[in-house]
Amino acid sequence: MLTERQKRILWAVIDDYIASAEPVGSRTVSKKKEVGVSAATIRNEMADLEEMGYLEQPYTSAGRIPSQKGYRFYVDHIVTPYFWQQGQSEELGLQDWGSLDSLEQIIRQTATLLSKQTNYMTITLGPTSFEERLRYLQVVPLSSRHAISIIITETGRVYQQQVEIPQHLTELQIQQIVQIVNERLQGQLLSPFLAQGVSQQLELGFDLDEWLTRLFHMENSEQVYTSGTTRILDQPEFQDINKMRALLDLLEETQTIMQLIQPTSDGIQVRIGKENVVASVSDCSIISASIMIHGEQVGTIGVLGPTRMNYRKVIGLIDYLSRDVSDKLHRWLRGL
Amino acid sequence: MLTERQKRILWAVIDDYIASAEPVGSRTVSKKKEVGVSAATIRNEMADLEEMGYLEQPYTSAGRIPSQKGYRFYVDHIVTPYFWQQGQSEELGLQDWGSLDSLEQIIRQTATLLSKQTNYMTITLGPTSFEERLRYLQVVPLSSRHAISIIITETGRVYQQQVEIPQHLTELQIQQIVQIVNERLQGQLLSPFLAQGVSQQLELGFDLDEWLTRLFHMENSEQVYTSGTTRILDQPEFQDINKMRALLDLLEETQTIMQLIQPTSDGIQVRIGKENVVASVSDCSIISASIMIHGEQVGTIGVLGPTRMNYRKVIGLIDYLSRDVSDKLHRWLRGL
DNA sequence: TGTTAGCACTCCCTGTATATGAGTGCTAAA
DNA sequence: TTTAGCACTCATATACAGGGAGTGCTAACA
Repeated sequence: MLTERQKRILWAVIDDYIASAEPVGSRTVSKKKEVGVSAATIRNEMADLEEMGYLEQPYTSAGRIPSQKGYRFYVDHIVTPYFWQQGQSEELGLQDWGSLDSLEQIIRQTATLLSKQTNYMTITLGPTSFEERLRYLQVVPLSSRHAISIIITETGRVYQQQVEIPQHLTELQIQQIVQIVNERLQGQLLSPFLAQGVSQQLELGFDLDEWLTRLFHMENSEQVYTSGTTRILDQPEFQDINKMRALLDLLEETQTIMQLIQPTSDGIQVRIGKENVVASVSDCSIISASIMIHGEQVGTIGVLGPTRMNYRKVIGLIDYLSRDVSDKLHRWLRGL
Repeated sequence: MLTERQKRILWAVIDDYIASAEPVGSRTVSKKKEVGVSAATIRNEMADLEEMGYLEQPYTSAGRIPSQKGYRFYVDHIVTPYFWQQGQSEELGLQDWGSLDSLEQIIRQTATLLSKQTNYMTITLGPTSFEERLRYLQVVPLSSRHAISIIITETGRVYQQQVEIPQHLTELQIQQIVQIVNERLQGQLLSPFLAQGVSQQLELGFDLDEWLTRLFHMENSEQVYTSGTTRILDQPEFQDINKMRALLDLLEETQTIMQLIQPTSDGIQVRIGKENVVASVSDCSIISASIMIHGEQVGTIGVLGPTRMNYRKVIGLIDYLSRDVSDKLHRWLRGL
């Protein structure tokens, strides 16, 4: 376990490194009044901290930089997230929600705000269709073999998809199916099992379950949206064109991105460096939180930046914004 | 006017510079057998070409690089675009269209192919809603004041938008409007004037024209899609992080992008360097062409790369692909 | 008159040597 | 246990020389 003084030194090193992006020397730390011992003492302590794995030295006789373990300790035991007051929305530049007209827009607006405030990259996941509830289904034939199926959910999102029409199915029968679905399944979760049983009720003589499942299974329903991509170029660690490139490549892989920012538990998730399994972000940190409505997760909002990230600010902001957005979405839904 | 020999020298310089990205010297040019004179002669000619503005010298005693005027002359009078045979689709790695299920996907697939083939960035514009024809309108109320309007076009695209419901309008009346629109306006162009006259037919006692116009005016209907963003990092001119950054920033400005690649005339458009008004692409070239169906423009496909671009290859490819895609879309629409 | 060989000159690039400075680890004294 | 002092390390900056690619000019040649 670390002594109180070691904690304070670790704290000072990390705070300084977050601000300067340069190795921190003993003299710099000794100048801060929270520590109050001489540079030589700090050198000894820093050597200990390095031995324990909380600090690293880029080369002999350079200052120290925090290791992944150091950041982890800092996040878990040292940092107190900045706390935003309820009334500070305007100060942050939050839009008047009245003018926004969909769940998606509200989430994106928040993402833009976040990236502007932090100068890191913001990633948001729109709602999964599985996590939403059916309001209205429509199937519009394009030809005798193809149709477009459209689903509107209770949150006002529209999913759309092209489907083939099974051989023996007439246009009239399709209308019947749509009618039955709209009458009986409204308000149900869009799970893969939603359509089970509808087929039998029609007594068509052939099985439609598989087709109906496809009607409701919207691919690409997970909308990944990123914002502030170029802002991250301000960070000195991304001056390296190859790192930059790896990151941009990553952005095109929707699946990976989703996996990266998806929180595995409630609350705020901080993943530091190699804790993110993907190699191209092994020196990045990702902080994310879920957006909840009625206890259900409707979206995720996350920030990606260098491990040398302003955790205090970002954790505080994400905490505040995720709750704020949940709140406002809730009110917006009731006001519809 | 340039002499035949000057043309050949300009040609050689540009071809070499396109391949090497480095200033081309007189010795290098004299080695090519198409020219066949000594280095000294070429030095004289190159000095003339520079005086006329076709070549530039980055610094005294360096080789020459083409100027914008040089590229323009090259494109207009020298280069013969590579001609792809009809049967070379497979060679290019063109997908079997059967598995693609929307106009959008077909265009995007082509964009990906283009950027893979050229190592430049590809930008496509999806169809404007104004240029499409109505197949089906639906309005789904979300509450007493809000609804979602959905338009499906003849090309199978779905546009969707949230609208407010005017005060005195009942749900029944909305259904009537939708019915009238679907009966009378099918196959019409989605122009802003589409809905004119519908209002009177209903004899509601108040004017709905403005609202109806909004129903059909889909914002963000111009889908901008980019592909191969990171590929452009292979080009030496984008090693500079600031240029890179300017380009990425540009990508987020949909309006500007549209303006940049929108062709002003039929056929293939080549815009070199400062001919693109936007500063961040003042050392890029953009080659674009429209995708036509039934004589109407349904999309645009363009390539953005350094002015030092392989014009021969790109012009040839865009020419081939834009016609090929138009063709295949046409067949695909008939087969629906 | 047009073409070419020869030559001095320019300017970039690279590698080497040197100086500077921030920071360390160790030792010994307080 | 803390601190001052000192020798040592290593990255970075600066200066400088040599090499090389390429030019412009001149004079000779066909």
